[in-house]
Amino acid sequence: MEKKQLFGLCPYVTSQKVLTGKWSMYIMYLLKDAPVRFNELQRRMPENMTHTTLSRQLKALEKDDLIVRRVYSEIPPKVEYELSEIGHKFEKVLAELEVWGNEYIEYLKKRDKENPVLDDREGY
Amino acid sequence: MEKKQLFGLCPYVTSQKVLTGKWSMYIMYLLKDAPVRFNELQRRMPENMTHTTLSRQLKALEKDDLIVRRVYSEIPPKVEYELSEIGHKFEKVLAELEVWGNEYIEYLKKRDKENPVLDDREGY
DNA sequence: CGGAATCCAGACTGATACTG
DNA sequence: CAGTATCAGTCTGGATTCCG
Repeated sequence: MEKKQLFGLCPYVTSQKVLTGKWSMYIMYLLKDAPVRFNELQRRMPENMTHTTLSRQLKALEKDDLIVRRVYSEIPPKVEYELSEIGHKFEKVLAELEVWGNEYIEYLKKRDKENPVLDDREGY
Repeated sequence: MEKKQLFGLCPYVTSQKVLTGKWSMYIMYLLKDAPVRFNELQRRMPENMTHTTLSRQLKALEKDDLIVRRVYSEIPPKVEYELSEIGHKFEKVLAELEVWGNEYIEYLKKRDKENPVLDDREGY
């Protein structure tokens, strides 16, 4: 009881809570076609993100039931991650997000070309 | 020069950076139909979020060119916020996100009903 | 191989107070 | 009305180290 109830059942707020992790959407993108093993996932992440961080993000996504962790009892150990059912439904959002993200990147490039100077803006 | 370049031009990573702010998507949702004034925006935000926080979020969104700040030189002052052009293009993502968010909320309700006990999970 | 535990540094948040 | 400044508390990612 006494759960943190941020803003009763608003889909935007609830979604944003889930997507808080810095890499959550990218991880879901990597998992959308097939299960991926831990180390393979790490290799595909930007900047060779440390496994500590990746591990935490995966655990968070698992807690929220967006991904499923599947352990194979072998030597050496093998663990695969894949999207859950509700996680797969998120692919539609990912698709739109990819479209928009690319438009936005184009927009930023244009903006920076026209206005290359006064930039304390962040990169992309 | 020397901008922070997180992961060259990946739409997911770029998008997530923009959406970092805890309320960014909700703000964009509130602005999607028409311009809204500062105080009105604050009233519609969850939990009467402080204007300090709202101000910062708006400034961040403005810096990223997702929203436009329009100042009317009147007494008393009047400032309206609205989506920019690239901001409006984000509405498609918002639409999918709303669908998914509601599905997800339903999923969580069902999960918690079937399994009301072992919960250190967060609310929604 | 796939983690958990710990610690640190930087970012974000919010309360409070002040301004034009 | 619509902010800004400041400061404290919290949250988070990342590095390092150790474990089954």
